[in-house]
Amino acid sequence: MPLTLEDIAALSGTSRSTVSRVINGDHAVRETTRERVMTVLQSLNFQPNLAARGLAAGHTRVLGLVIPMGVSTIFTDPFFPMLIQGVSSACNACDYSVMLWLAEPEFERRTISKIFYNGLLDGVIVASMLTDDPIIEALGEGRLPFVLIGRNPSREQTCYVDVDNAQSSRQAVLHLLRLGRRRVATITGPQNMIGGIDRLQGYQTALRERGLPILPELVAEGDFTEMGGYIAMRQLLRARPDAVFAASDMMAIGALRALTEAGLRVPQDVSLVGFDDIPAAAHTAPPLTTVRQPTQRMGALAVETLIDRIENPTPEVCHLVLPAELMVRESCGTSLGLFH
Amino acid sequence: MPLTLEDIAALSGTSRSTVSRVINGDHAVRETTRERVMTVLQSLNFQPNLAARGLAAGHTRVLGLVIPMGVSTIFTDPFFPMLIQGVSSACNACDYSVMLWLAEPEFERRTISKIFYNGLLDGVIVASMLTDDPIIEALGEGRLPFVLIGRNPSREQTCYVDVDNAQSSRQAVLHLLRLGRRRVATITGPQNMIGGIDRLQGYQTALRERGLPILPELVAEGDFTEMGGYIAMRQLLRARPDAVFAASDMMAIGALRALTEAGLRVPQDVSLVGFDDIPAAAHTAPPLTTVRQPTQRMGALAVETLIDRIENPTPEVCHLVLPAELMVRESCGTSLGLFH
DNA sequence: GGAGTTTTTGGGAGCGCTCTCATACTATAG
DNA sequence: CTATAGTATGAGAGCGCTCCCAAAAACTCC
Repeated sequence: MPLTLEDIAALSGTSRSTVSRVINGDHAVRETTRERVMTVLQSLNFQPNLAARGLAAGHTRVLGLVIPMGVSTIFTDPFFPMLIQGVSSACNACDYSVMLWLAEPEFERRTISKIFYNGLLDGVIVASMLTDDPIIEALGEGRLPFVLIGRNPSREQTCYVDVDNAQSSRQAVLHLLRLGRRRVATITGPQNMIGGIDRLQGYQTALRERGLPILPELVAEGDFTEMGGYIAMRQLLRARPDAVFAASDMMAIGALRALTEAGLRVPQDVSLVGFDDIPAAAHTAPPLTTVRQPTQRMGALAVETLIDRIENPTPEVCHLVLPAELMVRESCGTSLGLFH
Repeated sequence: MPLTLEDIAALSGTSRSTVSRVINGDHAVRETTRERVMTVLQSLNFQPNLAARGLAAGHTRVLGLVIPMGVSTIFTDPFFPMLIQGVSSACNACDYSVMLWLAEPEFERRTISKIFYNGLLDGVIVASMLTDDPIIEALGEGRLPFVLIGRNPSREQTCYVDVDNAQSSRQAVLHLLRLGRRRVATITGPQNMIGGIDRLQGYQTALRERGLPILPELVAEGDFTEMGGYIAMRQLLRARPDAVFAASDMMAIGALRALTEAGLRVPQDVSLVGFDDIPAAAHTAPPLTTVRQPTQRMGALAVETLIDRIENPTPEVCHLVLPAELMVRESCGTSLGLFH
């Protein structure tokens, strides 16, 4: 039988209340008593029952992490694993636990509220990348603190943590333009995903800034997978681009395959830039220039923000946007390489 | 304020007990009463408090999934995401929830028991791939039902679900031998991971069966990453193998890169077989022959096994070993291609 | 139509904890 | 050495639920 506070109390010659105080670090306990209780606690490796504690205290120190399934990239790129990693470590560090929910697309309201309002969670982090996610709706109605990973255009009055997709995409494309490329194509992400939209927007901004037209034949939509990138690239080939900005590394890898098959050399004939900086990006031939997202950091930041909101409730919304960094490798070439 | 059973009881003109019966599907409730309660329940979208339920009932319908961090492959190959997926869907289907723990290597006993014995979990699934994982130790001492993903040689008297690594590796190597290859090399996984050990063993068995010697210069250890595969392959090159069995697709991809760089053609000069069937395996050049693991299935099976043990406690240990399937693609060539 | 049987219902106890409040004990000052 | 403030401790209630048992209601059947 698991031990209870009462057992510890009996063993240390004190009361349930005192043991509870010791466990929770209440300082209204005489030093000698505390030590006596501590000894028993440690020798028996006592763990308070979280269900009971949650019930009595009204909070559980458990956070929910909701990840929408049905986003095809879940298994192909390391974004979600990294995110989970970041969230999990940050929780460990703050003495919280994580409850993971992979939200299958067919979940309806009922299931969603079951997740949120079962009293086991103090707050939720939702990694929703879809513009129209029913989960976000359900969340808005509730009274549970939450933080989004990835901004949601339809709910700007909501807390979120995001990477500056538009800005860093713009930088990536500007880099290509600075190298002298003029027919810069892009392989976008799905346009029902915020990341996909924002990265395309960054591409457009960069071209517009330099007074270049946005040609429809230089824009193809991918789905963040290698295969999607390959297909999109084959389509773009007809427009004879001299550079390609792919909205994800997996798509860039697919594009690279299509380019190689078409007998084009990267970077001599076509410059290529990806997005994400997945581990494989450094090992493609040639190594891929890409935008490094602080994915783990984003997860950790979401946790910190959420915990802060749980412990200090405030109606203020907060938006944290992290910068991303361009990792210049060989796939985009150098202006030297181009002109000499 | 969240609703309670008592609220629902008042609203439907009945008692707490009856509402509880309705929620839990106890059939000792008159049909008309049930309907009355159901209406209220649904119109208010009532969710029973799981902490309270757990406390009262002594179980929570929450399973823990423990994944050891510090295994470098967590982020590079889709094994863990797939596993999480399988576990999560199976839990959803059985009306259980998953609590995810990424166990950081520096976790000590104290943290571990905090995970296990906090009363929030009805059982745990541990995806421990390491031969000497302290978590397994801690688990053995406790009274919490658990199932391992991946057998553990040091604790055979423990429930586990695993894929038949040895057998399927043997099949893969036999396939290479059947194609007429005679200098079959292998890039193994880390030898402190069970999968790494078993796959090497399968390789050895196949060679031995065909009366071939196991040459040390044809065996190189990798770490399941692309880079590891690349390095191992460069080392193996000196021994002039005519085929390579890599213990993971990521390593096979690295090997492919090394082979290509060395001017060797796959499959004409060297046949290549991987393990895992990650999505990218179908899109390498040439497409990779590989062993497809039923990873999701394994996760689901672990859940089913665990739930069964929770609901019908038994001291019997059970070992479920799933077969894997060889996906023959072009990287291994055909005997026709070799002889004509 | 009443005894016996079965089905349905409500109330009480209690899961293990936290929190509040009253009490007991200790220290300081008058 | 008592009054006063402060500190330490224990008892009680209660969080929202399940489980058990007894009471009530609804059926049987002679």
